[in-house]
Amino acid sequence: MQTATATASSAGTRDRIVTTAARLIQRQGYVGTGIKQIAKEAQATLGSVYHFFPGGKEAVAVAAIGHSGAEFAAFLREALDSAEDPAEAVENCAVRLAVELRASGWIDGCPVTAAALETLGGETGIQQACAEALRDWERLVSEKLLGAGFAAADARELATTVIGALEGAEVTAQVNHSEEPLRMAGRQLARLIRSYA
Amino acid sequence: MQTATATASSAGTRDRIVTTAARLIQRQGYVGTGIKQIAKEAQATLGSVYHFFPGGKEAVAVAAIGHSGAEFAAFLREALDSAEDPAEAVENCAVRLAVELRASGWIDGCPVTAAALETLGGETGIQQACAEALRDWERLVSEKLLGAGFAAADARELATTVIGALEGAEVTAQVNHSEEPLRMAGRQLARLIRSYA
DNA sequence: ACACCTCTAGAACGAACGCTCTATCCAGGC
DNA sequence: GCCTGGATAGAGCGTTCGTTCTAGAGGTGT
Repeated sequence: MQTATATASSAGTRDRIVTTAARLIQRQGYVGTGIKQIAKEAQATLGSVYHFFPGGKEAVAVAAIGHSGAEFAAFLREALDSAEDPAEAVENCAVRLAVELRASGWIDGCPVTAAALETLGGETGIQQACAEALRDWERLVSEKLLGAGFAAADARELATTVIGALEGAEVTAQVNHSEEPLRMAGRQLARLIRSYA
Repeated sequence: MQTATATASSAGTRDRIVTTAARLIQRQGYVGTGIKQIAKEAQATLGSVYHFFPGGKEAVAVAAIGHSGAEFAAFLREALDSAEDPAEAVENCAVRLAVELRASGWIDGCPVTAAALETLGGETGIQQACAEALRDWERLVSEKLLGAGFAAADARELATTVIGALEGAEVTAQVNHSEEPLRMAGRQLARLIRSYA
């Protein structure tokens, strides 16, 4: 265990490293983000980074992806609570994503997709962290549908489709610098969900 | 212009560089793929690569993404022709993607997504090549829908949604080492398309 | 006062990066 | 025969990569 001050100071530095790494990986990918860049922008030194993460770059990335995953889960939870009707809630979610994406200058996309795609060959730790994040998000959508009376099988299949479609639409929106792909996906997903009523 | 033999020999090497780069970028991303690795695996030398692509790494990548985009367009065209009904055709497309993905050991995913996400900050040439590829694919789906009597606005919105959903589902399938996300997306997209009938 | 431990600090290492450069090879034109 | 220019070949440039290492700062327990 640690004393109060030690906890505060170390958690501070560690936290800065994780959040900075999360933002950089989201924007530049895993390979494109260097350990030294993370340390510099987090206002930490290389020594500190390797002190908190003896596993090196991959360990930092795993923690960062976990952080991003939880952050997006919170966003998703709130967006899904914005409406009683799951179809409307999903569409709201897409619209909010579109607005946030534009506000970031089209660079803050899905926090796990880039890292996942780059590391498919090896780096199983990172891939596992990405898989867990995706599962979490699907679970949130699935629970929303179950709460609205959907059958279990339908909810599961719809949830996977919704998360996948939002991911793909976000990439399309980023590449085209346009909110439209996300807004379209939102509308169509809402229509799909309503088709079960 | 070039003589017949010169064309054959130079196109051979140039072609090998492009196809090799396309495969490597698809699997490792743009940043994760080195010029020397491309040259080595294409059985070319560094001199040849810079001879054919004075623009360096980015120029090679733009050509590679163009190649991958056209290749996937051909795949898409054929898959969409597998059934008269557009809903059935899209579902077939998802299933074929799932089968091919498994066969590749889950590593040969969407050929442009990874490169697009890594280079969102700069490298506008690469981003443009990705945007063009996506537009091409959407156009193919849209034309299939128009041929089945869909309204222009519906066809456009559905096409964007279909391509986006397939992309996202493919990433999910890769991360989870499972065909299910793609098969689910195929079923749901078919249902969505049929809801317009 | 002293030892101890967490955390910070950054120099240094070998490897790999993208790219430039010179040298060589070889077919076609004169 | 010689010259020209496309194509091949790879050594070497400066830089950055991830990682390791030693040194010291600052606080706590005895």
